[in-house]
Amino acid sequence: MNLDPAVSAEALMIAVERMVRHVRRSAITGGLSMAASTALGRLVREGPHLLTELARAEGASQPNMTQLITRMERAGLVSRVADPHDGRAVLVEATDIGLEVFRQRCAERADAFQSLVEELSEPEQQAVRIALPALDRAVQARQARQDCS
Amino acid sequence: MNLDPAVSAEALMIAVERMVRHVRRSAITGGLSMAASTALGRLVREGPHLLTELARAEGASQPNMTQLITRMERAGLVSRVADPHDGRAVLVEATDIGLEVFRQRCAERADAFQSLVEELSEPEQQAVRIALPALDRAVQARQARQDCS
DNA sequence: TATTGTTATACTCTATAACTATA
DNA sequence: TATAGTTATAGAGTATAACAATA
Repeated sequence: MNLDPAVSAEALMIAVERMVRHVRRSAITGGLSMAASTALGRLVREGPHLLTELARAEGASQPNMTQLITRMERAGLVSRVADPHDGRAVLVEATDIGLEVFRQRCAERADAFQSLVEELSEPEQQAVRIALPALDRAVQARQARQDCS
Repeated sequence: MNLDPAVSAEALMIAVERMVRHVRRSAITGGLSMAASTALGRLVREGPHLLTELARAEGASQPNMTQLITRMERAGLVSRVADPHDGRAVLVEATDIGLEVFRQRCAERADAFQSLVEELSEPEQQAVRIALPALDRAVQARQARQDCS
């Protein structure tokens, strides 16, 4: 096995990107783009957001989010609700249809990933369960540090 | 640790997607989009392609690739060369500038990933080196089966 | 004056349909 | 006729700048 860090880092990233791409292509319900998919997921998991909050959380500009939400509203996935506490503000929330689409896509992605994992040996599966959460923790720690600096 | 497969598959995918997103944002040289970045990477790694071949390999339509290559040519990253064997065909190849941009971006991505991995414990790092190539092998085996069916 | 959101504008990315040129 | 590529057209996704309404 090649353990040279500088060489293997790029190879490992290419490997994991191919895997993510494969799984993403398996979630087809609703024909959502990545932008719509991640915004919908956030609204379902975290509840209604101000448009501004959602834009910041998704790393997008406010006009971008205005337009994305307009398209998603047209598709019936989300709805705009006036904020009772602030006349300027708009709360965005997932509709019942949006929730159902999200759940379906979650299931499709989980199936695709699970189906890959099941082809691995038991030690490899164990490595997956250790490696992926560990990398995610490192990413989140990194982002928490950036927010404070 | 939660080892229930159905529940953890989605959580593991979210984890790995966050990681990929983080690393992708670390590669900034040239200001390339994902489409341009992956096409350039293919041209550098695999050599010149017919426009049609490149479109198929990247999972894009021919007109899409025509336009992407036009933009990349304008940016100096690739060049169109007439195919000596077929008057209809156009060979696309990376320029010296494209090669240099690709190398720079590879280094940036590898640094970002390596920097994450270094925050992990040694057993976690070992799990990464086992898990990621194993998942990639499963993806490639899956795609090879699809090509034959 | 600062904040929330939209509109205007422009560029990239993507697709399908129609077209040109060559095999 | 089939293949390689482009052009035409349209819609999604993105950004910045300018604007409206509210706090």
